[in-house]
Amino acid sequence: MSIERILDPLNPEQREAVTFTEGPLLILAGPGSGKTRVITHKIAYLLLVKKIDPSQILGVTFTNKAANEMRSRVEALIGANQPMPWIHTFHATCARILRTHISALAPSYTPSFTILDEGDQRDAITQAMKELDIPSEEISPGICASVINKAKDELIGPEEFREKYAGRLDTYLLEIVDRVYRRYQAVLEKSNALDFADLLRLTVKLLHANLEILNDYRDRFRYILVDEYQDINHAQYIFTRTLAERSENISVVGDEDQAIFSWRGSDPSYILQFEQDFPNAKVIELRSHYRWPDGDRIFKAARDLISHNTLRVKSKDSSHLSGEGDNIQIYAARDQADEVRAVAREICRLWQMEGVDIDKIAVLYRVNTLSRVIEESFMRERIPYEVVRGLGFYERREVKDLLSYLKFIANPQDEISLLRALERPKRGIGEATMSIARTFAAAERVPLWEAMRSLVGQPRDLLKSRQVSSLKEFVAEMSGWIDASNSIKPSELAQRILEQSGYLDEILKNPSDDERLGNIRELIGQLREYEQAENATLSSFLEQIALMSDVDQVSGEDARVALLTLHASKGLEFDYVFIIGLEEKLIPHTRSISEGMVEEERRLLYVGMTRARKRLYLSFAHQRLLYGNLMLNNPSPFLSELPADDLNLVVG
DNA sequence: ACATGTTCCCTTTTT
DNA sequence: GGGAACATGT
Repeated sequence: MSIERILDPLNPEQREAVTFTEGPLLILAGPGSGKTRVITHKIAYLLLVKKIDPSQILGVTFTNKAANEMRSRVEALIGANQPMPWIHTFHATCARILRTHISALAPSYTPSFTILDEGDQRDAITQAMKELDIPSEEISPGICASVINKAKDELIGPEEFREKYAGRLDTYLLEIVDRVYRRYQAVLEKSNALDFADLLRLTVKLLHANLEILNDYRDRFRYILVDEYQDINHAQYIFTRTLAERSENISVVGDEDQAIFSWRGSDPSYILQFEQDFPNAKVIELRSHYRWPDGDRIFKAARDLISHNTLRVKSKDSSHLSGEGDNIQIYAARDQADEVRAVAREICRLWQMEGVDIDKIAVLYRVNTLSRVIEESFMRERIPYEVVRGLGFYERREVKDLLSYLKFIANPQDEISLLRALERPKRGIGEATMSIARTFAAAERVPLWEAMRSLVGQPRDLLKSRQVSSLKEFVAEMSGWIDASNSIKPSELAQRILEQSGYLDEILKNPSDDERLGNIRELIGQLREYEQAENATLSSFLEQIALMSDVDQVSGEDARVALLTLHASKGLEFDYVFIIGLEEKLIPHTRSISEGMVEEERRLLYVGMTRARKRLYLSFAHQRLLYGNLMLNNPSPFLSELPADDLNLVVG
């Protein structure tokens, strides 16, 4: 492993970015410019050439997929079995920090805290609202959740929410959310649980409240590298800036033109202000684009489109682009059936006549519903496809059910998981019983689980005998599993839970549930696999699951056309890309126009277009059946922002 | 407690 | 058009 191996494959700008190690660095990396290569080679350079200790390097990404890829590419450069730096997602990084220090922040938390996903959070907020007697017709748990998450992403805690949000919300909503936020946070605390946003918020709080810990981490992470910097939100920004403030050895990589998540709290202005945050920052623009070796016409056209945006670092120089390559195909369809037919026909042609590998083809769309028509048509035409979906394995009901048992066993304060486990299979414990248990828990100031144990331990006339016996059975069962968890493997525990609880029987009874059975088998298989690793514990498995989304799962064993949203396409590339539904109201989406996010919609199309290596097909339909009504739509205004010379228009 | 009918809404979704 | 979240009846 030599210096040559690290530096030779790099072009001059990349090399400059890799060897500039001392001081703040902003790397502007357009599509296909080799940004991952720069980060990974830089980490290898720090380790092998600068002899930096791995523990002093922190690499941060947004997705597990990106973190895994980065880790394996660094490993390939420095050799396997070498000590590795921390390379994690923001959330996993914070989870690791909190696992060691959370007690210093709040004594009510323990290192075995649970991480709530979106669904758990919803359940918890719904529970909090019920406790407060807030009618869900007036304000939905979903609204509350989004406001609370937004506040948390801005590092605004429940105690200051009201003050900080005054004027930003309707006063009625402000008052309601204020109460829900406080109550929800109380639910989290007593459940020893954190939601995604809390992982960041509380880590920042910890670092700011505790100078000693902060200084430890500042000394420790002397080199910080952040990927996709255009997508950070306020909490993530403060987190990285806080850690980097002393050493200033922070390298961030990003492309403001690909910021497409501001509706989720990401704020692209942080990448624009990097040079103000770090006045002696060096800026390197990666200008070579390796995605288009045979002609960059697609990229050039996409550049023309994005040049209509005003919120950018600077207008980028396109003079080095040749503009060669295939023209962009535009298909003006009469209706969606026509559009889909044209797409299917062309894919068949590429596949069968030109011998194109079918997994080099993707169909992109703005809204998920558009996948339906495509799927129907591909099924008819026998084109193998795969919908790259957001809704995933870990959100399936049966998977969440089984996990809730395991989560509760790992953290018996976790009320949310307890209540979920209690639900299924049905065991005759309903609303009536549980509301008594809850009242009792509140009165005795003990966790719900303790209250339940106590209620069946000695008779108290609070419950009818039938209620006591069902509750007793559940408590006995669960206690048995908690005991067993110390002596048997997690996978065996899961198996035992499924059998003893009757969950398995319930699923076996229902013949339409064999897909669920498969999912449960899959989960147990994952547990078994996980147990092979050293120091594998139930808690560490659960943490990994909590921070893992489905998209991270390996997909594509056989070759298929990929069907995915424009958002999901970020970071991927295909030889042939079809973008369908390029109509007014769809892109830019009506909702975005009203919220003044048209520039982000343009970036979204830019991201989609730049996924295509060889040929790009854009299409729109004059009429489309959407949500049950017929829409007559004009082509997307973005189409007229593309250079006419690079387009081939076909009218259907 | 649960099955069945009914209404409602509907972007995107890294963790 | 369709899924999911509610409401109602047994």
